[in-house]
Amino acid sequence: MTDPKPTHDIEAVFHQKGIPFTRQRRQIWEFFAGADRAATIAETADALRGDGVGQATVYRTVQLFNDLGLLARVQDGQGELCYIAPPIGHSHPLVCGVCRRVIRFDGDGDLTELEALLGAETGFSIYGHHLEVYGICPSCQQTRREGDDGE
Amino acid sequence: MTDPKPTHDIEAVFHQKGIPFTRQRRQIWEFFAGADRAATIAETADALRGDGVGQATVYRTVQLFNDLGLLARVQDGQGELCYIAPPIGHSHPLVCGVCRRVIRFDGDGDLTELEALLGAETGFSIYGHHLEVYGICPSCQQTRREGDDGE
DNA sequence: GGCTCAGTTGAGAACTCTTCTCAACGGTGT
DNA sequence: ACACCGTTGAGAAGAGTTCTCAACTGAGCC
Repeated sequence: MTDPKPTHDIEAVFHQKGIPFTRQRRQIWEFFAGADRAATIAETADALRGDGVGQATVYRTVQLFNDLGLLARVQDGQGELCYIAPPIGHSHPLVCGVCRRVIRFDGDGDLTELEALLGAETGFSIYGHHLEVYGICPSCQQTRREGDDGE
Repeated sequence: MTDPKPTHDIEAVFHQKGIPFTRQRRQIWEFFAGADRAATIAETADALRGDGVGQATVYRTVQLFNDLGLLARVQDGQGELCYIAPPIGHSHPLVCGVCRRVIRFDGDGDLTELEALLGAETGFSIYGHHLEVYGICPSCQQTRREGDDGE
């Protein structure tokens, strides 16, 4: 449960790699870093259209961020692909199936053991894993209960 | 590390639900059940085109199987969406990032504990999770080593 | 300040993937 | 044999994503 990298850190990452950190890239980054829930590419493009950020740029930039490990892909409750700005280091998302709010947790302790076991049993050379946990966040549980009362 | 349901079991599932198990559905099921690696929808449609199975039918049927819990979605090494026929019960895929061979394992013991902990810490009502492990299978490791020798 | 150059951007075209439509088919019960 | 109802295939339609290209931007250099 850590915060995403602040913008100046990202800027340093770009600088270090010699990649320009343009106005559009900053806006897209700030959109993700400021959100507490996962967003689709379409939502991102919609949100930034007014700021003069083109759709193609959103696609290109999200892919760039993803390649650089600055965004992580998750699936929401409907199986739609969304993106979230991950924190420094390695963590896994706990996604609300209703509002897509995301909380990150560190669950790697258990998984390194599992990976070692799997590698030994199967002969696979393990290089990574992907874990997402789905639930309903407290606020959506509340809303749902209120909805039940009314019906 | 279990086998997918044999075809006659699937047929029983369909019968029980009153859904026809047509020739096309059988062919699509046999394609997945007979494969030891994850396949994309496009690959499935290509493989069955000669057998007179239309593209729309492949899409409809894969979605149907998925809804019935007979297929599971996984991402391959390139992040492409593939499907595999899962075994009876709950398991997770170990996917080869090169050839997409899939081995299934049961890793839920650890995760129920993690889920309970997460639920208590965050107030989320947890309803599921998704775990995939990625590696290189022994045969692809071998191929890769041979390739290295030559270059 | 003005120039050059390489990389980025926006708009729209192009392409790909997925879903929809509809007439024909198939199998089940009568 | 017949009617009924869900499924199917072909192609159209729609949605999502990538490509193309001219214009723009900013960094380095004069």
